[in-house]
Amino acid sequence: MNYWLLKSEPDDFSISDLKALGKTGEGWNGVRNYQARNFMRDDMALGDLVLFYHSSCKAVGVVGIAKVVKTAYPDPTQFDPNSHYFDPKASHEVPRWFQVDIAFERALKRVPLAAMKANEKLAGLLLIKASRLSVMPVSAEHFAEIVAMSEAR
DNA sequence: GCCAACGTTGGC
DNA sequence: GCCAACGTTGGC
Repeated sequence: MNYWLLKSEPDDFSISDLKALGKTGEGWNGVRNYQARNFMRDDMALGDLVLFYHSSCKAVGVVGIAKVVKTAYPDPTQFDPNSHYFDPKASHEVPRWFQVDIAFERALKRVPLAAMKANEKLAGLLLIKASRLSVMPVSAEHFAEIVAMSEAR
């Protein structure tokens, strides 16, 4: 079992939106960063747990837990000329971008970014170290610590 | 809305 | 293959 953190702008797609989709979940399309893609394509497995993070908003932080319900497959938006995520260099034969499906697992009391930054047990967390990455692995220890922080709030 | 950080692109 | 220019992310 691996643990992950995914960022989403709540104005665009929030934890409530994910909850509303139920067990089917959502295809995590639109990732256009190679490091993030590689994590999804090569390392994400069925049942992996995901910290759901709200970025670029007033209340940034971890707000829930999701689960990987489908492993990597080509992101269809790369083939759609009308999509914001269209990539003319991608083809069906050689897709460039991949996505997984995730589904709502449970909500958490929000753990703010500032609290995570202040927690020395979370030193080395990629969210802090590699702040521009939108899909990243989280160690089991860090995952448990963030959930504990939520429950202590 | 500003700006720092940093990934990507393209000329050479 | 280097690196400057550029575009994007994302916190504040």
